[in-house]
Amino acid sequence: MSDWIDQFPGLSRLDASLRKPLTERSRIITVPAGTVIFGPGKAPENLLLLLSGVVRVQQVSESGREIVLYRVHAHESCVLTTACLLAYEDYSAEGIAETDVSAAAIPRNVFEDMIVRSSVFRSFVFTAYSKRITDLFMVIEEIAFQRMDIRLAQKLLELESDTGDIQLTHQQLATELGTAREVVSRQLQEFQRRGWIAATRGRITVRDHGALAAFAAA
Amino acid sequence: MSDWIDQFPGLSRLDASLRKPLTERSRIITVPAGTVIFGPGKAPENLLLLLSGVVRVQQVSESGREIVLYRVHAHESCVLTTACLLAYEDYSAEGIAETDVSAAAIPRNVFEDMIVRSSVFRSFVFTAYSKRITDLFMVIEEIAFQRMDIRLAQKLLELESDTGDIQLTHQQLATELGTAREVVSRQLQEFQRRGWIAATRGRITVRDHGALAAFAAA
DNA sequence: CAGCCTTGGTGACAATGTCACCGACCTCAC
DNA sequence: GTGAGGTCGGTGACATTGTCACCAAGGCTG
Repeated sequence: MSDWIDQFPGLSRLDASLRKPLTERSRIITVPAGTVIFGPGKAPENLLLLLSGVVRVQQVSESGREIVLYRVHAHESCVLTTACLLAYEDYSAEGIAETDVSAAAIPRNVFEDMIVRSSVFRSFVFTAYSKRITDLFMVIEEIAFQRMDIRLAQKLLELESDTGDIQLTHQQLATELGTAREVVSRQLQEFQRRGWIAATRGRITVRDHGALAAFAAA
Repeated sequence: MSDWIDQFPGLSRLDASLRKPLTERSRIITVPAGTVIFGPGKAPENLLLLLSGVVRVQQVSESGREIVLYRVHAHESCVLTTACLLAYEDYSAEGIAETDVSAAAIPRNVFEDMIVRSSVFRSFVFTAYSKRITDLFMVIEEIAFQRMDIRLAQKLLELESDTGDIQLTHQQLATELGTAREVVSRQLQEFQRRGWIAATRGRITVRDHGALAAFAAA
């Protein structure tokens, strides 16, 4: 597993002379699905580069409501967490392994070293920042300005499998959107009434992708 | 004006040998109040370090509603903008000079050079990132989970001058909070009914700071 | 003064969030 | 099997927030 570097598009042009030190000074870690990778009071020591699996980053309110901020997929990095632990301890976002996850863990001093020595690595890091921050801007845009029925339709289209199935509870969908379960239930009933979806306990099936897409684009 | 460096707490420990190149390769710019410093289709060439004035960063929706994301004050930097222009062109945030602004403009190549050569500068940049990202997390937390009356009370306390005055229209307050003018008007009437504030055209005066603060903390 | 823009007030209504409660379904131990 | 207990989703009532249309008062300029 010494050549995980080539799995990251942004790192493929990394100088040959820097590859060995990077892999040797990093560790490959694996964590099972459900693990809280970082969260309030639990800052990560390392920059994580995901080799496989998915990490969900979400925020939890005092009252218990939750909202998904973004996901880190295989061949992406958890850059924001490194930034955030620098200055502020009391931030309420947490990262959870949605699946079994394996990742390359780069210690802080190695991270610093790579930043200094490689423009390719710098570009990789700043591009990753850029993507995450843009994601956050989009989340703000959506929760502040977009109607909930539109957002739900978009989310269903985003989450449906090849067969049109979505295996999530209403509560999980509510967390995706930062709203309450009842709101999701009511909207899903309306979609069902229009024949766009079918719902059973813990599963939703998209029946009319086109109509849903047209609605989501409005 | 060659020693603006010491105005930035995070840069005061910068190596003496790096100060001269930094100031010589940067420019001091000034822009009048109201200038759009960056926005959709207008990416900044430089990293800006604010010497004086305030820059407001906000997002505008298709429908015309707006929300203030954060402000950059004197002796802070506009780091997020540098990050964002790297990867995504189509981001909808914009930065506006709220007052006359003067800033040190650091060209991209000088920025890179400083990142490589100075751990103090690296730390300055990453700490600035951290603060901004935390700000964004807080914005998300508030618009997703906090009641509007609480948020308005907090905003009034944040904006009031020594005398308790706030010179903003209801529409401007609505933009601060990402809501509609009517909502602000109604809440302000309620605060007024309770004797916490007095309002005239374009001006609000806090009459009972304690009560407002108690309400905002709930 | 008349025209015109800005500011804010209002009522009606729609959309969303909250609360309390209920029944259907699932799993597991017995 | 059967019952207990938890999860999941449905429902009605209500509060809060957003939207729309419209109006009135204040202020500015010709």
